[in-house]
Amino acid sequence: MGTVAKYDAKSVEEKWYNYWMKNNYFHSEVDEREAYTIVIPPPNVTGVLHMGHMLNNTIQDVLIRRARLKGYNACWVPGTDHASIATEAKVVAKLKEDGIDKNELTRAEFLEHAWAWTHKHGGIILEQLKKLGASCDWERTAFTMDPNLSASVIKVFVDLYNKGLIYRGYRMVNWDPQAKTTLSDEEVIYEEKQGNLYYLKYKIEGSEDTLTIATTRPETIMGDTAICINPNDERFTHLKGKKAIVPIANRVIPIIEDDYVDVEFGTGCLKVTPAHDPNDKTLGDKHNLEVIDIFNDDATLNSFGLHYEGKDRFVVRKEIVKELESIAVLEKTETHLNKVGTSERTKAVIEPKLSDQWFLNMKDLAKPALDSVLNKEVNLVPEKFINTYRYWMENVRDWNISRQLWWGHQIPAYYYGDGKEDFVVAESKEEALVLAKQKTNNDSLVDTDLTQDPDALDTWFSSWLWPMSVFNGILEPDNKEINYYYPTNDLVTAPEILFFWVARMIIAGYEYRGEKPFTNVYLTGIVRDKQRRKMSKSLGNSPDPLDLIDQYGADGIRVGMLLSSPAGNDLMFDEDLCKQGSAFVNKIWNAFRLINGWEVDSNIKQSEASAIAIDWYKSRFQEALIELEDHYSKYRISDALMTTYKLIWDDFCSWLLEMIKPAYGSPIDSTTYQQVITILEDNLKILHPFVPFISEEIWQQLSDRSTEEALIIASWPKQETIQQSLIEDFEIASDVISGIRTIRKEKNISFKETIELSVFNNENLSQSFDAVIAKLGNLSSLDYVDAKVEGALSFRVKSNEYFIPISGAINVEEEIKKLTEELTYTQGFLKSVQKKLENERFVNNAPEQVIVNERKKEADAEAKIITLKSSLESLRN
RNA sequence: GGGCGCUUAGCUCAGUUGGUUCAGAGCACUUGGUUUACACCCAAGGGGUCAGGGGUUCGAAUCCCUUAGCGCCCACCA
Repeated sequence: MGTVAKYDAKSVEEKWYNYWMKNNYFHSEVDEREAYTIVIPPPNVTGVLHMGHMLNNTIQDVLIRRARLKGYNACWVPGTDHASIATEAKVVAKLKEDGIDKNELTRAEFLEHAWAWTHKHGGIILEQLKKLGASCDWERTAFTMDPNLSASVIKVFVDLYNKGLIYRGYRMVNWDPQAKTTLSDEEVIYEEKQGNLYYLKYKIEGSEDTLTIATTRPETIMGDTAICINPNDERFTHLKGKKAIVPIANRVIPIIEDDYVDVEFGTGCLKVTPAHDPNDKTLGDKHNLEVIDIFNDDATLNSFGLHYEGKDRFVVRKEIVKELESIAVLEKTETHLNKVGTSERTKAVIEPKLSDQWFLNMKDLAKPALDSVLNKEVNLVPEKFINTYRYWMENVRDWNISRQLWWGHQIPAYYYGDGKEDFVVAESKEEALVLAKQKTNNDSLVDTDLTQDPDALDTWFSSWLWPMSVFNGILEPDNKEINYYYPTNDLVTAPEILFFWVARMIIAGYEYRGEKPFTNVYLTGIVRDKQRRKMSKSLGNSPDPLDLIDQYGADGIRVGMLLSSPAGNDLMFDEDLCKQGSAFVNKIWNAFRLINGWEVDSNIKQSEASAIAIDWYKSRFQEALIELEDHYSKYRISDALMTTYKLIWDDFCSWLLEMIKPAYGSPIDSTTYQQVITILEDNLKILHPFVPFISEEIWQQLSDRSTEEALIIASWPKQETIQQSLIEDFEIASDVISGIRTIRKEKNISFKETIELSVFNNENLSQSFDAVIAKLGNLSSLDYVDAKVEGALSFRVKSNEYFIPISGAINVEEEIKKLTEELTYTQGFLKSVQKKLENERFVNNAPEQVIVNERKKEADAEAKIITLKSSLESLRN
């Protein structure tokens, strides 16, 4: 009781977060309860919190807090990802700023810098999550390069190698010439770009004739090792078996035939450059062509580029076109729209490049992972992603897992010679040595004879183990934690990484535990701005989440983010949503202030109206619980929030509290007070997942609450069957509410300052609602009459009949008009229902329940028509 | 080029296996309110041929076909 200060989100949020931490409420240990587990999608270790994280982690926190309240042993494992290419790029850039060139460092020196960078910036993002209220089990914070997790990665690599699934291959890969590393297909983004199609004339050996090919990449002619024509193309029959001469290089190359060539495109002649085009590579392999790689690692030309050596490919393109033109090789140039692949990280145009890389054969591994989604062992939410998932898994390609980077898990392959097969794969150098000795039959090998493969593994090769490795389930597959927490329950992530990560986790789960890693995958949308642009740093349209928290409070942002974010749909973020969120928080706070300020008097008897109002709310609350259960079970978090929002704002604040509120300065009876406190407690429980801070604050301030020491670990309200007495009271209260609405409407239409309500109490029943009706209808007076009133609107509560006088001709006209409209509508409705019921086919085909409903509707409409007619009658008099 | 999905009030979205005259919610908007928790408030109200066209059905926002616009995924056409 007493005055309560204005709500100060900042201090409240800090206070309760510390309290929760101090009491270890976020921490989970194996016990006899059922586990509910979420592993966080690990953000980049040096990343900073952005709006996408906010959405994602708010959803996870809502799920985990609700699970905690529902009595599960809730465990949310946080952590970060080493993000090899992204982090290495940052470190390289930083070193460059300091005047250090990565190439001048040894691997060990570079890694030292990288670790320093990681320690400096690492985990900032996790601290930021705390501001949001994330109830992660921080004692379990993991990092993909922690010793155990790294060892897990290596163990899995060796295992897959021994199973024959990992192999080394000289293959065409996506090469990022800026980062000087390969990229997986998923890391390449294709963009349509306007380019040119150049028509070049090649001389035919031993003749003055030429043939013309079309190419988008004239700079690669130095790498040409054949010209290809379609064998069925009669235009070129004369070329069969001949040879052509590459311009500038003046190299003689064969003219080969393959029906791969599209006779419609370009000239029907194709230049074949196996080193720089995947299709050409295939052709080259088929026809045993020479491979001439004309690029250096940074995509400048090498010595095969002759006088262009050392120049970037795009510079060369411009220059060579001029040269070709000057020697009359360039026949013509056409504009041409083609797709150019760029690196997701560095934005550099990727080059197809042949090199030795490590691959994981995915075909068999993918099968159980595909099935699990198709037969709903793993649910994708929303389901629309199943189709894309299926397509991807059915057409899965081998995974290039090696990266030419230092930051990451170094591939555990050890070379003892220069031959292609002169290597062994082992978890340690010692083991490698043993294996190498066996393989070579050479006991004199020493560890300095072994060189470890310099490449690091693709980042996803560690994160695909995440749900297992955070519980050390790879190194110790039988430990009690992995057996208890795995499979986890929900995964909340972005659809962009469905294949990068989600699919691969499912694959790894089945391979290493024979079981799915999680049951439900909730896919969030992309956070966009009002103009539907993706929020990004470069556009500058992304607000700083911490500023937002500062301004609206974490609770406010959480509500704002969830107000409109159905699963799988993009979220159009607008700060107004946060305003709405903090307005809601303010509303909750003020409801508490009202209740908290009441003086309680145990000598007052509870009024019938209060008792009924309380019962009414209890029923509403039970209805809401059922609705919530349904929404949550379908992962409709926004809907669950909206149900809660309306229940609290409308039903609790606008109706219940207004109905039971004592007159100013008067005390409240203790029965009602206690009941309201109980109701408030239940309200706080369902509010808590969305607004953890203010709900805990109010919970802790309630001096007369139940014994649970903290809201965060309280128990979710029980779902009960609604008692008959409650139903009756619910109906009475509903009549009161609709009566009050009628009064308000009438007042509003007629702009009447005062209304004198007449009550015809024909059975002398309780007048206990009258005060409530008068108060909420804002009435000046209320008369008790002993006869029905003519020329008035009416409504009933139990047997009490209330009459709202209509004054003034205009209003009567309006009322008549309205009632007439309603009458017409109802009559039309009745007619349509009757028509339906007269229709034999309807009666025969429709399910019985539908027909029963229709009959009830018919009766209701008939009754309503009678009432309306009599009201009209009385108005006209 | 192939595949998937979307189009419902000014905005963001609900609408379950067709079945209340079904057209909803929140916000925004309009009007009226100095009621002693809250103007981050209270009350009332106006907004939509469910993208266009056709079909199936007793009945269609919901199922089928088609047109237009948008989005996503996959793919090597030089």
